[in-house]
Amino acid sequence: MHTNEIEQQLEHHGVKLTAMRLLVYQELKKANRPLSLRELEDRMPTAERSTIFRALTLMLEHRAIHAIEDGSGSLRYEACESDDHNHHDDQHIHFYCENCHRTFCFRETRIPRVDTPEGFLISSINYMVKGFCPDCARRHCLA
Amino acid sequence: MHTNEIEQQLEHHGVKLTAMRLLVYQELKKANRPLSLRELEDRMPTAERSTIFRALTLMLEHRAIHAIEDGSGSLRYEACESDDHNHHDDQHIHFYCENCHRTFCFRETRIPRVDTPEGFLISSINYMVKGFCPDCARRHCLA
DNA sequence: GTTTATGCAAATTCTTTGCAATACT
DNA sequence: AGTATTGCAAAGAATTTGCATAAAC
Repeated sequence: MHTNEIEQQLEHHGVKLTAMRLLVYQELKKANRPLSLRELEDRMPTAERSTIFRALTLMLEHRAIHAIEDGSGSLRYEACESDDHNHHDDQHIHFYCENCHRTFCFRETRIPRVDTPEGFLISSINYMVKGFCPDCARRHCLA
Repeated sequence: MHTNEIEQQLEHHGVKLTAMRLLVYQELKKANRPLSLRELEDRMPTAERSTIFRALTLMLEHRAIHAIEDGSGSLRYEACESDDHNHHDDQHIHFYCENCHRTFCFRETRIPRVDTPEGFLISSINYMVKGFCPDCARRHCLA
C-alpha cells in the first residue's frame, strides 16, 4: 500500500494529516497486529511517547483505529481493516497467549453477533480468547 | 446465599479460607457485577489494598473468580457463576458504557463460540460490548 | 498572527512486591 | 516453633497532562 493511500484513509476518517500521525498509522498498518504504545515507541525512535499517544487518541476518536485489551496490562492499538467509519467494530477475534504474551489476530474469524437488551447503543465489540498458543502449548506439554 | 455456602464454594476451588478472602469473595458475589480493585477497597474499609489484591490473585489462580478488561483502565473481577472449576470461561457477555463507565452483565446472553486454528489452547474468553447504556444514550440524544 | 501540534517532564492511576508483624496450626 | 497471611510502604508500569517551543495555516 502506498503512502498516498494511507494518507487518504486517514483523511477519510477526518484526521488532519501530520507527519507524526502518518508515521504512527503506517506503523500500525505495517505491523499487521495490535501494538502497544511501548511497542510503537520502540519502532519509532524519532517520535515522542506523548506525541504517539495523542495521535492514537485522535485516531481512536475518529475511529481510524481501535483499541483492544488483551490482558497484557497495556492497551494495544490496531488499524481498522475497513474504511467504513460507520462500523467501528473489531472485525475479527484476537488470541492472547498467557505464556509468551503475544497477541494474535484470527482474521478469518469474524466476531459472532449477539442480541443486546433494548436501549443499549453499541459502538464496538471485543472478542478476546486467551490461553496458550501452539508454541507454548507444545512446550508446556513436553515439560 | 448463606456464608456457609460461599465458604464451601471457595473451598471447592481449593482456596484455603481466611476471613479476608471470604470477605472479598462475598463482596464480589454481592455486587453481582464486575468490580475493580478500587471499588472493592471502597466497599471494604477494613481491608488493605494488597490483601485484597492477593486474595484476588489467589482466587483467580484457583479459578474461583475471573477477570475482565472492560476498557475502563482497570481490571474488574467477578465471581464465577458456576461451581464447575473445569470451565473457567466468562460465561456471559459484558457491556461497558463509555459515558458513565459502568460495566453491565448480560447474564442471559452466553458467549457464542468460534472456531480457532489448530493448536491453540483456550482457557478463557471475553466478549465485551462497548457503547452507551440506555441512561446515557437517552441523555446523549436529548443533549 | 493565530491556531494547532510536538517534545519534554512530571503527575496520576493502577498494579505489584519486600518486608516486618501478626495470626494460624 | 514454623508456616502462611496480612498491613504498610514503596517500587514499577502504563497512561495522561501542563507547559513551553515549534510548526502550520
